[in-house]
Amino acid sequence: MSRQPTEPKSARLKMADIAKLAGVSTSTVSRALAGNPSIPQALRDQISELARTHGYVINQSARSLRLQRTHTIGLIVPLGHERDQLITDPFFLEMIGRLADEITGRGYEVLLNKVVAPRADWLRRIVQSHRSDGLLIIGQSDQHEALNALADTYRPLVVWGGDIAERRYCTVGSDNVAGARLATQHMIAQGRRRIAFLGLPGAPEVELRREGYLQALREAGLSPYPELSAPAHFTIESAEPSVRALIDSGATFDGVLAASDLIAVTAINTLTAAGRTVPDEISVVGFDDISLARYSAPPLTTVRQDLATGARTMVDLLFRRIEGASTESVFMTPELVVRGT
Amino acid sequence: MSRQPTEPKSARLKMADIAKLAGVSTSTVSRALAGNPSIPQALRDQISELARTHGYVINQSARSLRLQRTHTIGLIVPLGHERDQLITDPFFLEMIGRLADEITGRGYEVLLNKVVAPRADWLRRIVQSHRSDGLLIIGQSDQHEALNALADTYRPLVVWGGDIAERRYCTVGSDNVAGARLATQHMIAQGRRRIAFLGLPGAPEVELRREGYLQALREAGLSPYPELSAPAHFTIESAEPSVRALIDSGATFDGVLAASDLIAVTAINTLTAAGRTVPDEISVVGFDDISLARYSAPPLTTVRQDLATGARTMVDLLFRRIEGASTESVFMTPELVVRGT
DNA sequence: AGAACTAACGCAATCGATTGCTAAAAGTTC
DNA sequence: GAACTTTTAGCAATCGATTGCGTTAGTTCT
Repeated sequence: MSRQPTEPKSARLKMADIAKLAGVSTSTVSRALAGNPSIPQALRDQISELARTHGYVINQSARSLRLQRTHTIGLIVPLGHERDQLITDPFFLEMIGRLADEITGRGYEVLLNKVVAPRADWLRRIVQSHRSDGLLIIGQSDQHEALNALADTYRPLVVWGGDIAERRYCTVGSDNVAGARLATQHMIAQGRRRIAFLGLPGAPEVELRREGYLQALREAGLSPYPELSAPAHFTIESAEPSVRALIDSGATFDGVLAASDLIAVTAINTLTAAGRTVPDEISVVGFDDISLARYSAPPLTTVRQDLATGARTMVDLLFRRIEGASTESVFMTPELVVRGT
Repeated sequence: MSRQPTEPKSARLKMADIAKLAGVSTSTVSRALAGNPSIPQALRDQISELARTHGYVINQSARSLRLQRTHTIGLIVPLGHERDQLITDPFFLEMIGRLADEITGRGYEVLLNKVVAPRADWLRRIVQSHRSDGLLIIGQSDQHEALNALADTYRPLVVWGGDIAERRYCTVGSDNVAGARLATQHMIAQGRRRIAFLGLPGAPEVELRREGYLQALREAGLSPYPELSAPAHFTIESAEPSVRALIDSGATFDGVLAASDLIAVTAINTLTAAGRTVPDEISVVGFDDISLARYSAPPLTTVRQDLATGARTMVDLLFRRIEGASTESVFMTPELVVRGT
């Protein structure tokens, strides 16, 4: 049968070992460690003490198998829309940090899962592997349909993203349309007339921000300029060529709405390097309000998303869903932070 | 015995179900899915296809229990030295992102574990819970002794941190002393004479950077100024009061070495708000070279740590240790990036 | 044809913890 | 002291996958 697997010297302690030491059965140890009142307090204390001094901790694989619960939340970053393999956008990183804080704060573990170029059944595979009790998805990427399909049969799922049509999964996010509209209106109010939009279509949130941008133009009686649109990715490296291409196209513009702060900062740098001045000649507004925005030169005007609240809300909703409740999606109203651009 | 646990309708598929469908035993299904050549190719394909169409995926809890392997790496962020509960420093976040990329790139899962105000036995508990096959610790925090104790009996462990005395665990990091020395020498070469150090003692990396700073002063024949030292934390919120206190103390200084970029940027802002000019009056140098450094105003001069290489090295070493090999620690030579401060 | 092999696959034990049922021990009541 | 209740704790099944050993059927050789 099975051979001695690993652990050469330092014996793996199991519950049976503690049971033997305490002179009771494993049932009793299990109940004692779980604080079950059918074991007298004195015995419970004695067993707990024994476990502590011997450094015994319950084996989580065995526990998860038996209980069909893992005490773990899966944190998933789908990168279907990005060629780049790395998690580099500070917004995503900060989101991961905050969600991890919220989850560990509730005593759960975090299983971090980056998914690049997903296969059709990737979500189901994650669910079926039974490694987590619930899933948080950071960004819809281009996986809207996969999420819809999953949501029909899998309840404990909350997605950070935009409010797009035909959405059947529970979502938390900002009102992207309103945010972009706000930003665009601000530039128009400053007298800008030819405003470019930087962002790679594909991710719903970018599409929605573009939608808000177009709305604001329309409301101001301005017609959108198809040539003033650059497919900037969400990484510094890939955004720069797009901005440069826009400059080189010879198109004239006096404002830029970027789909993210990272793109905005890249735009500022590229524009400045090309001899344009920000904000005198060209005004730039970002989206997210990552910490970088406050420190860029000049400080970036941007649309603020409240990540702290967003993360807390996501985790709240997820735990309610794990308990079987139904939950409504939540979209927060973003806020324009006017700084120097 | 055990009641119907969860899953009301959508049946949990198990290997036995696939076995029944295929008209074979679970042994055969297990071997087929594992690609075991003792099962004929045709049958293997047929079983795999059956599993795919029915959306069957191996239950990882059961697999881990049986194999005594979890196919998971634990990523641990100890926050013993910070009052703050949140993972906010961009350096840590970027480190998490890069490590996660490296680990998932090798087909392993990432279990993210933030540990605040650790109890004495926290590390052993994590190990004994058998949730991961190896541990990566991001930063020594104030847990040097705990790490030493663990390393004596637990092999698959790699720590990001500084090269401190009596260290028995495998470590990857920068030569913090050399980095800080370089930065300080640079400021001295620029004619700065009264250079302050900002950083909270407690974390070894900060101590080492302070050591390098003192070395450079000594080498230049300058005596250190005890009053020019502020215990800045690693978050924006807590670093600012320290800087302000330094300013308010009335001490004169013409240079600042910060223990991290976040502290440096905070210092610049606080100094500027107090009417001092950077770098004319006061020169500021940071440590880490996070992306923010490049975009701050003015762009931050800083000591660059190569995170990409660091993360890759850590994961490489860890996997070698998991396979039973012994490994040497690695300390990279940091590089001074001269920008505008 | 019979012996000697090999290929294919099933049996059943195992990983470690949980828990419904039940039995023994202890305590109450009349 | 009998009958009954309550307390305490063990038995054994269970979660789902893996794998050493053994069995059956099929080949090859003498």
